Amino acid sequence: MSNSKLYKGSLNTIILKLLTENDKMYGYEITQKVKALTKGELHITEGALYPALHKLEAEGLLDVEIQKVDNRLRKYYKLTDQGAKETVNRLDELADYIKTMQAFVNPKLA
Amino acid sequence: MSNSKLYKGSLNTIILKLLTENDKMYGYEITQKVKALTKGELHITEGALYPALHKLEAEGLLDVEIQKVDNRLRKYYKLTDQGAKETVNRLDELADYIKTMQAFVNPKLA
DNA sequence: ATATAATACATAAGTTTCTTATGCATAAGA
DNA sequence: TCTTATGCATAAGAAACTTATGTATTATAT
Repeated sequence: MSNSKLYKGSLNTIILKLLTENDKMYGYEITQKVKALTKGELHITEGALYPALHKLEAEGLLDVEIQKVDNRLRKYYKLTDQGAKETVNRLDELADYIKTMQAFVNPKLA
Repeated sequence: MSNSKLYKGSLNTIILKLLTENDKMYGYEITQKVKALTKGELHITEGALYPALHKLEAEGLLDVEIQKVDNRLRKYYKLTDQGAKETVNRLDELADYIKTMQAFVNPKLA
């Protein structure tokens, strides 16, 4: 999803976080949003995104709703109740990770 | 290397960073140091660590020196010149990642 | 004395998560 | 009319782990 290996593991959290802010989004929209929000730093590939969305749905964290716009399919995803709860946990974990690594790299500021 | 998937990809950078501060370290010492520095948050498994060290050595970023202490083997690793240079890059990448994710999770503070 | 934990290395099988390479289809722009 | 953008999908392979072993010495606890 990017040139750096560091993003490995954070895709699910990124998706969930976006869906707390946007109610419903479709796959392509997510890729564009992430690119915009990170100023091009983070590029989500389709090969990573779509399987991730399917998995989150299978886990009961997302619901799907198919719409046809301009004769093109869109699969809108939104958080389930469980998904909303789980997102809180994932964001906490991410915050912890960032804090830990921040302190590790820059101990003086801790 | 931890309960969170987020650490995936950061092990090499962690090793390199430690070796900029300690001149030479052996595997077991690294696991203990990381545990201490992160207050138990990050636990490096041996199954991840030793192959990582071997790979960094194969890439020419680390040099090895074997010593026998108390009748036990220790393989001391230290940064090569190339390793020292590469560490700077890896730490920059890590800093970028942290910055990007920080901004993503907490846009208000950006 | 003796079992367990700590120290110290190593590898192999399996899992997760991604990249890269495809494939299909419609719409817009050069 | 060719390429790019939009929109979905999957399959093969790579990378980075976890989990489970294995060997060996030393220290600690019972």
